[in-house]
Amino acid sequence: MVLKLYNTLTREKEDFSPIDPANVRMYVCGPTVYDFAHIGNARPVIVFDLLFRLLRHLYGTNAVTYVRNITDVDDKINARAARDFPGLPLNDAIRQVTSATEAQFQADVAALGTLAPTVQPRATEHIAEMIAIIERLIASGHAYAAEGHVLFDVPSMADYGRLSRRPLDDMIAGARVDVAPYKRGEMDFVLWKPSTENEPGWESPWGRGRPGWHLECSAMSWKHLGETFDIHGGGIDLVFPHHENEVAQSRCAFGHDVMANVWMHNGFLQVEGEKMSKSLGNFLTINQLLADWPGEVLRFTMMKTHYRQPIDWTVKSLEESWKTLDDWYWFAGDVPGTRPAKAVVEALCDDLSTPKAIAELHALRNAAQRTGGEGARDALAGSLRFLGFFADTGEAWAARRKSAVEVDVAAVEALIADRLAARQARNWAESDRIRDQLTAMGLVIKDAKDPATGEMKTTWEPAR
RNA sequence: GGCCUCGUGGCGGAGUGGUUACGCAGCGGACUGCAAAUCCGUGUACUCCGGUUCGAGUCCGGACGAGGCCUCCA
Repeated sequence: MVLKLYNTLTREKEDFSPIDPANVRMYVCGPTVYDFAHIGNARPVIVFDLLFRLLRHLYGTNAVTYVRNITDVDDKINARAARDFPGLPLNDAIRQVTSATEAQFQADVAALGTLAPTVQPRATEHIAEMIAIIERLIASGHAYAAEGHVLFDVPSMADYGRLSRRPLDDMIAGARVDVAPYKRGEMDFVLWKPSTENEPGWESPWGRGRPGWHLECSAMSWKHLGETFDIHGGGIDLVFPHHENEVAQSRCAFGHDVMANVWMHNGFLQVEGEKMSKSLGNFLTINQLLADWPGEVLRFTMMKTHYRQPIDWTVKSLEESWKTLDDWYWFAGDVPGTRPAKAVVEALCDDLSTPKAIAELHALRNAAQRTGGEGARDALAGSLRFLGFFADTGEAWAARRKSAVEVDVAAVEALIADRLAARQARNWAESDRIRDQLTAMGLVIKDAKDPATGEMKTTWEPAR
């Protein structure tokens, strides 16, 4: 089975061929830990989790190294620490912010059904590698020190701008940034900058300071994946400048034509047709959403749209997702399948076409219905587990809706018992009255005969 | 202003030049005391204007519309 991936570097879908099939290497830009992760942050997490699962399936569970970093040095973190912990020394305050935020992030993404990456390195634990890269860049003439800063000399790199397809001349012409006096070129960017007493800093050959904005990913990918590797992923907004500058740093430091062979970028997310922003009041954190929706519903909603397309995140879509998962759990939640259907894997091999994979799941569901065979049902369950679903039993899943509403369960059960008695007495007026009463409570009831005993049983759940 | 995506049925969302995507909703039927759930069946589309072609949702050009990046945002 051939895996095809769209490569931002070439703007084409290409056959994937790993440098070393025994160790497929992928790096994905992770969160900056200063605040709750929002649903937009969840998109690359889910997308590249799927790719991780697919690569493990194709090359072997232990043949894939997936690195997703934690950015724990950033001026936004410093600001948040000063705001939230004014009484603490800055370093302690920063530690409070980063450790609490990271713990929240890990809990959030675990609830989304993602596997833990192989390595989750922290920027602050790779300062030595960053300094080593800067020293290489200075030695090779691609960086220079000025006024306590070290800057990358953009014009020294002949094909700077290849990833984002931005010719240097155009960028300079359209530049809207203030040019700092210590910069030689307008587009030069910071590798190292000085820290004041009140800012976090590390000793370096250029004085006490902290790393620039793009250096950490070059350092961490180098440390954990080597000078070149297979796949680099992130949100499409990172193409420029973040990834472009990462490429520049890594390639010029190590002297390779490429940093990663394949660059993958997920599209953006809108909320109810509008850009998500705090000022519009439609800023959705993963954590908030998890209060109302199972993590698998969020995951499935994300998968309904191909990763490169923009996605419109709506309540309607979430409700539809929940309904679909209800059906699948009801239909196959407790069958033991663990292997994915070939058609589902093939769909993902087509540049991670999750919409096509979902269509295949529906096909399996329909085939199992029509033939009554256990094969398709097993394949449905196995495929869903492969894709990160069916972590619950069917019963536990069904209970989620009930726990989402506040009702007096004992009272509901009593009403249902009364209704059953009325029905057995063929007192339809009374049984309908009780049903209306339950409906008014926001509940729906379902009558079903136990196929074994023929006994009538009634179940309930919140109305959708 | 520069660069880059994208415009498919009521909604979501696939479609690599040539027979049905699929799902949800809707509608019809079965089942049910009536419902719900379930099962069976089913209609509706390719933004507009040109061009290439025997044939275009699919390729080319243009118009209009939407979104993104160029500001340490996934």
